[in-house]
Amino acid sequence: MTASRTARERVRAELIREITDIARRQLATDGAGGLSLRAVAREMGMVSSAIYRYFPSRDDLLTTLIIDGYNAIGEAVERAEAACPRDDFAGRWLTACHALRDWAVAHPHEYALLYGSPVPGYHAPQDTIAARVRDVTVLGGIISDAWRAGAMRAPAIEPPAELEGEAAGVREHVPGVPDGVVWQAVAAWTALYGWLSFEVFGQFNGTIEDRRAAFDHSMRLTAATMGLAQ
Amino acid sequence: MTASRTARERVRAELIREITDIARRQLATDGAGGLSLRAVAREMGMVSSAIYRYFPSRDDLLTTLIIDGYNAIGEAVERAEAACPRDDFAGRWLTACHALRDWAVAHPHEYALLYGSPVPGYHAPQDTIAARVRDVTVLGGIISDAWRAGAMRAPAIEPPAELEGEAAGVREHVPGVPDGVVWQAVAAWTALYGWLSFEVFGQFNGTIEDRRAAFDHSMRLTAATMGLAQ
DNA sequence: CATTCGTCAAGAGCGGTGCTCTCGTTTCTT
DNA sequence: AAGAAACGAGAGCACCGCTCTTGACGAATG
Repeated sequence: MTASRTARERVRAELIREITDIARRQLATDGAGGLSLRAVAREMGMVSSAIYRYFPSRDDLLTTLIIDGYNAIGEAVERAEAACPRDDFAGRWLTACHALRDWAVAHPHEYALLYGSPVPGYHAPQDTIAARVRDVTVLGGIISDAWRAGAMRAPAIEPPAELEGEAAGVREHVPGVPDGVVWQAVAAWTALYGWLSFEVFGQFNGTIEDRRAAFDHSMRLTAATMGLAQ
Repeated sequence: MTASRTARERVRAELIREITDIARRQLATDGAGGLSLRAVAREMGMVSSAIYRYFPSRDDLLTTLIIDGYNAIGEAVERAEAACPRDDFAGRWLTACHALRDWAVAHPHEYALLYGSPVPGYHAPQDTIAARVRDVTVLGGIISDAWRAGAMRAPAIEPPAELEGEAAGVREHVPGVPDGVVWQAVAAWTALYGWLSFEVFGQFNGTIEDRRAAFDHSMRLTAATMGLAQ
């Protein structure tokens, strides 16, 4: 409350920021497995135990990096999509896809931390879920808008009875559409991230070279499947 | 060549097999990050340095586990698909998809090792590529067969000029089809693995519960997109 | 002003890891 | 039988996450 307390808090916040910055740099170069608290401390001129004043464990440091990553990816796609004409649904979809891919290709290790194999003993705390849905909210919003504008084709097949009610958890991100469209959106979502994971994790190495063009075409195929109008 | 030499070689082969078995069990329970050469040695009653007589490094042990994994997944999908009527293309597609998913759900850590974030010492040797394409050969074969039987719809959009020749690396797995169909197959392939990765890596936790049914519907959507006939 | 009290960096240490090297012993080859 | 190759054991190196204790500093309180 007082100025002195705020001063101490400020230097603490600054140190936390510095730790996460260095950690993020190490993550970018060495990957999540290579992130070492001792190396971070060394780079800061501190002793390793001092880090534990600011992060109770390595997993907690990873958690803040994960949240930051989700926010970065969410902000990238939000910003890119917001610049599109609202009624160009295919354009909004493609722009969002490319924003996502650009970020993923530029930050492969961070992408792997977010969407790759979960780290061994790591359980995502609740704090992450708010940040992790920003991209799917954007993607779902495009499909929702397109459907409600009548600028989208009805899905080729309807979901079976056993999926009754299963769409509830997803619908909040793609509101105002029938179940079939929700599942269509899920399919598009998984196709998008399936490509990104394949590309970032190197599954295309040696087989597909112009990955940006191939990705663009693949996402156009997905848009065409949904009948997204321009 | 002689019997005595074969005897020594045989015990060596047996030890290698035992090491990989224990390692695979540890991989299944603790994940790739938790796989420890020392723990394997401990469980075998050996000292850790003795392991290095059989595997020059931890990465080499992981590599054989990766190859085994690709072969296991390839064999599972090959066997399941081979049991389908040859002219039921949608059935073959769905069967292959479910075989893949069943294996992935049953072996999440192994799946993560194959299709998740690459491990730190991550350069996959050439030995893996022969095993890693068995599943895509099956999937590509279905699409190729369907196309040549006239039991498949032409893709909604054609690939752009810049993708000319880019399909070459993929076409060997889906022979005898035009470029547009190759890219359609790639899209289906990425959609399939995108779903599996999302499910295995826990992205559906809390939102989609009946994942088998949802997966089934999603793969039926993909089949419908390709117009696979039954 | 002096004294408590909380925060902090530092250091030592524990148990774990991958990996290397050496040293006898065993086993195969010649 | 002699030499060569393979082998298991052990010690050791450098690293890791994490814990605990110690001493210094600064802010709030008497």
